[in-house]
Amino acid sequence: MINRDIAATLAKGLDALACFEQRGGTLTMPELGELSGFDRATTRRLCLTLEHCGYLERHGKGYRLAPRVLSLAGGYLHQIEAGRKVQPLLRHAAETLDLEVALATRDRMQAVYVDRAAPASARVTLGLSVGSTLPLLHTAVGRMLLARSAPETVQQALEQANNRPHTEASQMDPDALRAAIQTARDQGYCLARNEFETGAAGVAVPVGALDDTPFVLGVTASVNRFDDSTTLDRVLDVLRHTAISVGRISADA
Amino acid sequence: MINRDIAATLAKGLDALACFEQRGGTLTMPELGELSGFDRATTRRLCLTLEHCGYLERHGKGYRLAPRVLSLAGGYLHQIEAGRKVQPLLRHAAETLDLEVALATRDRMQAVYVDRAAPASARVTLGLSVGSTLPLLHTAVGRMLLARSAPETVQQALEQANNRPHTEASQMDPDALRAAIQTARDQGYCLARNEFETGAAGVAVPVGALDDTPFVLGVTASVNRFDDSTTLDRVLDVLRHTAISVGRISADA
DNA sequence: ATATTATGTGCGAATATCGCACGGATTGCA
DNA sequence: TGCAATCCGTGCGATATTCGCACATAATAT
Repeated sequence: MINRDIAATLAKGLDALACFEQRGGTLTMPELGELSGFDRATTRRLCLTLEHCGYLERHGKGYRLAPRVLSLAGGYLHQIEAGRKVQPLLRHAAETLDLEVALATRDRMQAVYVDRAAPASARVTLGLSVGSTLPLLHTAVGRMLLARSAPETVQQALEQANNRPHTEASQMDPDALRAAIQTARDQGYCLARNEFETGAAGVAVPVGALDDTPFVLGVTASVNRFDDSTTLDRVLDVLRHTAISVGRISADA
Repeated sequence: MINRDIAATLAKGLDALACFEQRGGTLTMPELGELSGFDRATTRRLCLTLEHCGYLERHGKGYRLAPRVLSLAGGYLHQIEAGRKVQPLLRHAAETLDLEVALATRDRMQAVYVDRAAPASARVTLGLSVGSTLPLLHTAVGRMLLARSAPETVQQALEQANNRPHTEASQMDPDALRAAIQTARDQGYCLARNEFETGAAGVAVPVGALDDTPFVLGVTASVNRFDDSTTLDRVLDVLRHTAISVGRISADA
């Protein structure tokens, strides 16, 4: 390792963990070795250590993520007071709008749900929960996050190797994407239709307090839900109102 | 390190992470050094590495958990299909019972919420969300989990150094606790009142599929809610029904 | 102004890690 | 059943990494 400030073994272990995150499910040691590129013996020691520390558990022949990672996430959620303060606000917004509402932030080159609430009437759920990740380029929350991120981040997002269309409607032109992000920044909200899931649309607004890391609030619905500008205005109104309240929480953290 | 199968540096780094989980919030390097017992230089390198890998982020002078841990938890939740399959079942149960319903499992010596749902009418929320941890000894879910765990685990739970009463009603006698756990095992459910939060009571039932790690389903309500045996029976009925459905999911994973 | 505490850096000694090579166990296939 | 192909555990020497001190600087409190 060139940099003496980075503990190589720790970094490797964390990379190994990340392999389980991407390919959710069980991985055998040979599979993990292949994915991570580590020697078989190294892979073995990393797995044993991660198991010892509770982050992995054996499942049949292989390993998979253990509940330990949930507790860790719980620590994060606790620190931003997700359970006690954010959740009620999201619930209220969800009931008021009769839409699924989520608080999201950015984890590297993905959007990640921090908390969410669905109205009681929710018929169809997208299956997104706390910790679910979404692409930055083709979702409303993702673009709104990029709109609040540093230019380098936007650049990186556009240049990513694994950028691929999710639907036929997914915008793939870098200039158009950059424009969409700029529009989101200018008008203070982002609307995306059909680009991630055909038939679905999302709206996102920024959350007040810019706690170094940007947060956004988003809703998801069937694609025609936001066609009417009166409806859109109402959604934006409630979202922005909620965003201010949410922002007030993380401000004094 | 005595054991050549455990990568010491990785273990240290994970221990450092765990420090942030317990003392949710921001930790400065000296504080972390104190907590973890590592040398200042070591602490520094671990922090830099964890930051480099995205698990920690700077906040003012110190470090705190980064959204990265959420994505990791997302991987776990995805693997048990929490979002798509479990959530709807919990929602339905919550609405039917008009109670907060949670799926929990055990992470070392704590119960941890895997998923939860609250009815639309929820007035008071306990502030527990995905990843929230609860004590094993003084909650219904905790005792039900212990009832399904190995005897050594129960023993460890009883012998823990940091066992302390959470309310005046918290049962602290090891024999009585052991009896309560045995009762839970025998009757297939667990009821606990006032032992964790004064004024609150919980009911828990085991989840069908014993996927090596035990899962339980629990509800929480104000303490008098389960006094009436008819009500309790109805709650148990719905919970057990839900438990079977949930068990069917993780069975084929 | 001075004491105290936090932070950054360099380096030699100590040692943990790497990766190979070997043997045994398990699995799949003919 | 026998054979082939993996998979898994272990030992060990060479190497690279980590440790922890010591020094220097910066920030903060007294």
